[in-house]
Amino acid sequence: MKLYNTLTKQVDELTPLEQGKIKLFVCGPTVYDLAQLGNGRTYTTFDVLARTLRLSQLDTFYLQNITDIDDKIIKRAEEKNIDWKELTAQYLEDYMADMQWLGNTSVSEYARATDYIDDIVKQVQGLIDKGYAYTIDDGVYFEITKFPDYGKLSGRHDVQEDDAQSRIDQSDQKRGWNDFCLWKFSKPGEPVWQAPFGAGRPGWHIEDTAITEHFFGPQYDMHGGAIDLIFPHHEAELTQMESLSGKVPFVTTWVHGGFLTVNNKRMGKSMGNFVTIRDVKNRGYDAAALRLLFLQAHYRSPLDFTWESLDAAANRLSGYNELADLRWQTVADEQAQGMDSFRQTKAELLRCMQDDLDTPSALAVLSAFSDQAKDSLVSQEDESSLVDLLEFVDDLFGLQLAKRPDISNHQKQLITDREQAREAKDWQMSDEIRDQLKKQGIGLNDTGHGAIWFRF
RNA sequence: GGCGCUGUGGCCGAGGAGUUAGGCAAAGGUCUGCAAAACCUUGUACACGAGUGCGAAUCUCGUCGGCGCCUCCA
Repeated sequence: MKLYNTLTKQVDELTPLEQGKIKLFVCGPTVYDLAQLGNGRTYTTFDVLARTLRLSQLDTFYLQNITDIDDKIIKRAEEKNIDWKELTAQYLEDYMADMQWLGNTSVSEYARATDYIDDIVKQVQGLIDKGYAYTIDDGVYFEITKFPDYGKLSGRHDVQEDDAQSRIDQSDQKRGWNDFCLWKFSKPGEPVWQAPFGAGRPGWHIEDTAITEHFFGPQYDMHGGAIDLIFPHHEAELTQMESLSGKVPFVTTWVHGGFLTVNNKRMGKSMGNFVTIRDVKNRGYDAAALRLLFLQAHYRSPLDFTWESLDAAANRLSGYNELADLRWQTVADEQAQGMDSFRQTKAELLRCMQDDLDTPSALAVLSAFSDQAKDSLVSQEDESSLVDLLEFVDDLFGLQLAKRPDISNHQKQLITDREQAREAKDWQMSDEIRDQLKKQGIGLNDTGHGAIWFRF
């Protein structure tokens, strides 16, 4: 398995810390609004990564955090005049429903920040004890200059004097302009947790290292997120954890996904121009079509979303659906032209995915197979091989091809009736039945082996 | 300004020193009652300039675009 590693800036062969096992952590959402398509793309990428690792015989624990306390949440709850816990509970439920709908089902454990306050407090205290953190009026901060390796992930080593706009966690008392907040003391009325260094709430970066240390210890294999998190978020995580544990590297492989744009512009929650996963669902699109759209681009490339591009993906999905429908209409062995490439196709799909998650090539392999199968049909003998392949594709991509049910007996009878009408050269009857089936979402292809149906 | 990504045929998009990526769209053909599907054929692309190579879209340098991050953001 090869993956591009942001830390080394090259494609590295993956070497698990513990043989046969992968500890994967991905930054989850801040639950203060509905998940948008950018979230959908990122989480689909890592869902497919986890699936690939597992199909590569790597025992993968996929951990994702849920940020359920931060400034945006407090602000949004005030705006809506509801309790922040009520807000996060609702959006967490919505997020889970959206992920379920999209087929992002490979997460082993979701960890809510507020369930790990003890771990967070322990880390902050540890950083204070070791002299990396200091306390000022509004919170506890990490002192960047104490960690010489700061910048090794993002490549930002020097503080730019003319970088006047940059003010991370602004405060006059900070020792360094880019020192980041570990713990923020609460103002009256704000959510608060007790801590030896002062009552307050976690800063942005500390929840992730606290959660990963809780589950994985101070070092683990893989950390994912979208590219916008490289700086400052992931740089800060690395800084915290390596300072605290003294163990290097904190994470072996850093994986970052490219951005999704809408009409070539960044979609952001704060820009008010975002398309949510729910918008796509409500327009009646198949979740698999959206997944396919995400997978058609390489995960590190930018992907531009338009409704037209989603239509094109839906069209491509229907091609795979036709392949899936063949399992219900295999032909007698002597009729089929024979397909012996099931195992080879599976191997090729996995090989593409193990090459830095090359989903475009993998889909090309699947399309080529699908075209061949639709041309030659599948023999009764090969039915189990086809089902096996469909299930493999589902395991890999989550497209739910193998779950498509058979058509009804009545519909099958109509197809038989039409075949008889065609034999009798009753073209009017034949075409009427074809139109009738079309209204039921069933298309027909007349082949040398008889009519083959597919659902569109 | 700093850090990083990127520029591919009508469109979308991988790849990455010599050998067809793929998809969509288009034209012609085979098959067919019609349709659909599938298949065959056709298009010879890599921003620009210079350099290093026997050879560069692929490496180097430069130029010009586009984008992201540097500020909450997947």
